[in-house]
Amino acid sequence: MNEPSAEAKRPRAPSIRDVAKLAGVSHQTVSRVLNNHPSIRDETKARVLEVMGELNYRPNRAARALVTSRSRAIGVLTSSRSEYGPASSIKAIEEAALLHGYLVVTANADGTDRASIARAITHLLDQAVEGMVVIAPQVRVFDTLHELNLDLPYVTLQSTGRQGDHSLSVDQIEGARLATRHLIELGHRGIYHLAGPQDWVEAEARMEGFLREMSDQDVPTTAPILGDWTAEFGYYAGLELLRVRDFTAIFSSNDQMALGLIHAIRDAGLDVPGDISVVGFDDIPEAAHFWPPLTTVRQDFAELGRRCVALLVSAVDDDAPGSGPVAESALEWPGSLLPTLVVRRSTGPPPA
Amino acid sequence: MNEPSAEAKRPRAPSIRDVAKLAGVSHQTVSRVLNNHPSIRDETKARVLEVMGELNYRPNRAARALVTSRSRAIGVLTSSRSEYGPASSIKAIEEAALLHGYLVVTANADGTDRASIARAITHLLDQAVEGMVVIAPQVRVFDTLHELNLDLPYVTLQSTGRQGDHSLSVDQIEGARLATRHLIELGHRGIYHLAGPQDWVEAEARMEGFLREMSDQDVPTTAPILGDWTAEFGYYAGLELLRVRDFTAIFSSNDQMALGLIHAIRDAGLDVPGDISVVGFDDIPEAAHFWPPLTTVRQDFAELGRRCVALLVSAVDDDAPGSGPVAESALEWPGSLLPTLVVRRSTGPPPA
DNA sequence: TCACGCCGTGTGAACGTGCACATCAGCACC
DNA sequence: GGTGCTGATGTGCACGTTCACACGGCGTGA
Repeated sequence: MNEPSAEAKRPRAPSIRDVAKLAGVSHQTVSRVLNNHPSIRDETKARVLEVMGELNYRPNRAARALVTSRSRAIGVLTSSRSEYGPASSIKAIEEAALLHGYLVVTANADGTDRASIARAITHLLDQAVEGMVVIAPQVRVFDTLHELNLDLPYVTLQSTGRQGDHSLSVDQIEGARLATRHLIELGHRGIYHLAGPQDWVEAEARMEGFLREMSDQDVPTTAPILGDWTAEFGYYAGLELLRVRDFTAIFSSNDQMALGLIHAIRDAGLDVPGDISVVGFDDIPEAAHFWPPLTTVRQDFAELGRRCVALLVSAVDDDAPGSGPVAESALEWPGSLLPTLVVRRSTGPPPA
Repeated sequence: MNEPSAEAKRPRAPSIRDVAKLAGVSHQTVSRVLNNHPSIRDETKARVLEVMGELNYRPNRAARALVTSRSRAIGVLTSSRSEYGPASSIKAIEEAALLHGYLVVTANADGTDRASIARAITHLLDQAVEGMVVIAPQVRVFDTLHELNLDLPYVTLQSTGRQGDHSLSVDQIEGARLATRHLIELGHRGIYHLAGPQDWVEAEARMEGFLREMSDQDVPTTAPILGDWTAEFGYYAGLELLRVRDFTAIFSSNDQMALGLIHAIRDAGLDVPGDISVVGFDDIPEAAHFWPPLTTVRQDFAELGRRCVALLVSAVDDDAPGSGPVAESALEWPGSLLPTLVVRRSTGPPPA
């Protein structure tokens, strides 16, 4: 009744050999066309290309990776990737990587614990990534990275300030100084700093910038408050701070916390910037429409991502595959980008 | 003087055969341990495992993919991925995929043009993804997807309202109705809707929800304004709208535009919600700290991402690999999640 | 005219893994 | 005590690609 039906199996995709047969050449010739080898007659090449189109042929990445032992994948080690900054960088990284012919694999290391970080790294290693971009900015991530001392080039998106680590970053210290100087120049003397979590590299750098600028300008410093980046925290920190009103300005380590601060200040019946000035950091797209529009420090996340990829790819593509942090010396641009201060309406002179 | 140095080549990573040799078994036994095949003596297994640890062996994904012709990768087709909603979903998707043993590859299709969309899809196809999650919510993406009619299961993160498309989504229409009803119940009659770009699936659904609720409640409707999701646009749209003050409430299709609207309303010397009420959509983390805290519609992006992956994986893992939109009938949960209205302080009764 | 080199192409063997099949020992069953 | 089944393991090949090498033809210089 029913025929043997030997076609039950899912058909495999056309291979280089199928193309070869149909084009009347050897599989090797097809391979050469694929990698556009110089010595191939145009005529042959055209024919092969045509057959490829006909068969809807796609090179099999796995097979290629197997024989060349090159995965053409780079890993991104990240945390808090749904936030504006990291998200922008990741997007730029992927686009740049694609342009260079690389694939991006990301791994989350949100957990503060070493195990979760190690797990994320393992995931990347399992994908045989050829290099890594580290966006996860917690100090602990770098510790773990060092411990594992893996045989892999990597670039970090923020300066760790550590010898041997390789970073390309927006100069956070300079950004914080810019913000602080702005407040001092407006006449403020009682200035608080609402910092990010202590174990974040950026938070630390911004705090350092704040402290340095204050001391350079001989303004007495108060101890920074350690926050968690959220607007929620900014709000409660603000409420707490306002119980003793010994300040006229606050420099917040990011825009979200600044938003919470402003919220708290207004809840206390005070005005921004009439009574208290607030400066943020990052310049998220919403910052211009906060009430009042937020004075903040802008950094170019996307550009950073692009440069990271360029740097990493140049290291990986080199035939001498060194491991560990990537040396940037060969490249023409400086290791860090300069942030800019965007003055809007959340800052003004202190009340008389 | 110098020895021949036959070791110039980069050494290859240890293979299944290296492990086998050292453990005194055949490579096949090692393979079985890897795929934990039932009939292996515990003793043998332990020995193999130990040797693996010693050699720091990692299975070669490329080789496995080659022989099984399974890439264990799923693609995410996305646009505007640095925004809060998509970013949250992507993060959840990656985590869920990892849990199921899948790798995530993302591709951006920001361009409105068909070419850029096709390019993104091609990129995913080149990676031999076994299925796709579509987050890129433009109508055109779905058109292109249909045109290509590729042999690949996919799930969409938003209801396209189209027969045959497969979606798992937050019920946008219901969310919009919730927001609109809230305003009507407060007593508003002059209500505007600031919509998203017309070619976005969600924007369309929210608009429809708004219109339906208005008509169901017999409130005369004004034509929605078409925006672009940005706070910037909300601001200018607000300024424009305020030149004729024939309304007391606005329902914005997302939180960012609502922020811009509030900014404009305040610039015009009016109060929110005293003079005009504003409702947003999404409940981004900052919304609770806007001034005033924003009444908005919350949707669970992460849960959506997780469910998409579960759905897709169940389709892909099935031995009968159907193509095209994934049928969800086998699963226990409903196709859409319900959004909730979060009432804060940007809405109130209309001025007397 | 012969040796040599270069261009265009073909041949066969890897790469690391899984699959189909074979093998062998041990045990139960009649 | 043979037969058949099951558990634990081994053998060889296939997957799609690149690499090393080989080969014929043609041009060139001595």
